[in-house]
Amino acid sequence: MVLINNSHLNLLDDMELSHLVNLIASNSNVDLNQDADEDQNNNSSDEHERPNGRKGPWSPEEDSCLKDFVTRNGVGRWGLIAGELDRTSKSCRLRWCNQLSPDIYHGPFTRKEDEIIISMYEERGSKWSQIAKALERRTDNQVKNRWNSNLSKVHRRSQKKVKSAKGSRANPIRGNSKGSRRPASFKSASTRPAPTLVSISTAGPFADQVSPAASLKISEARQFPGSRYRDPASLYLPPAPAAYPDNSAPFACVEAYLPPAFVTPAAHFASQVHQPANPSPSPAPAFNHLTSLSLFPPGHETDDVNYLNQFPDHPAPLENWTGLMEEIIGVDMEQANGAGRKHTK
DNA sequence: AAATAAAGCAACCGCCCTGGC
DNA sequence: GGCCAGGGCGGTTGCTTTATT
Repeated sequence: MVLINNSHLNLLDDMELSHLVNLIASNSNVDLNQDADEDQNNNSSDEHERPNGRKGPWSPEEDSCLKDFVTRNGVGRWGLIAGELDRTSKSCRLRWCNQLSPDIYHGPFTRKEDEIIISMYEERGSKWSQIAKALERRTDNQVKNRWNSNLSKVHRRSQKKVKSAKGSRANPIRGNSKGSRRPASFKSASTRPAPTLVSISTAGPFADQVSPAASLKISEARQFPGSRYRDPASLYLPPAPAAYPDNSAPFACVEAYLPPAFVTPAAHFASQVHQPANPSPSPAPAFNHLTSLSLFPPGHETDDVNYLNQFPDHPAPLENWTGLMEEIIGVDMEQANGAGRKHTK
């Protein structure tokens, strides 16, 4: 079906439209009149729009053609290009809006984006389009996939923890079934990434998601030389997130570079929800039970807004980071990096 | 190296709404 | 007011990739 109405003509040059329609008709051997007649007999505008519209992955040629169409004619009137490509107009629109549009960012989701998704999901539920609008250059489909493939599980676990504060202390480091894919933080030694900055709640509903070794040692530390925040009272933290339903969980925040093996996914999630999406310039709220500790590996560069606000000069990092970590955690770092790996062969 | 299963994500489905005719 | 195409949206499917045994 090729729809041409007056409003469209206002936007499209008559000559070009004429040329385009002729091109479509000649290229696809479509009888436009017959096509229109068929549509008149169909009630659904979806599947029956182009009964034989091709399905499946898009080829580079199709992408190129669709891009060219949008370049020439702008977004909309997908029925025109649908005929040429033997796709449904809906499929064309989806391909453009979700994949080909230059306004879409296809890179990995950042921690802040995850925060926003989690926060808004708790607030509004699965309103993916609304959530996507709160993010920059993300589509609802991206957000939805992000949630379904990653965040929902973490969120479910955290909710479970909230409900049963004295639940079992499952440790994902152990108990992997054959073939199960571990989180990226538990990759084999050869591909394991360098330790990453995490904030770990050592109290509150996520506390038991921190491995015992890390939790015990770090929560005992108060003012460690080289702490990112030498004055814990000045540390900005956002209000307790919705993950704490009663808003009452007293939590202490410890920030440190840890080997990934020490941090379970849920703990990492807990760290994410501690980070404010948009740090408020207003005075930091009081946290009576705050404990703070931060360490930096040599050469560390941070984009942490809270940190930069407090230390605009970006103090020199610690030199003996590994040694300090070993001292705090009480575990040999080489061993730590090998944690979670089983040598069965 | 093969088998396995989870993760990731593009694409589709179906329902609904809107605006033009 | 009814019909229709276009478009928005949330749910689901199925294929590919990847980590692990």
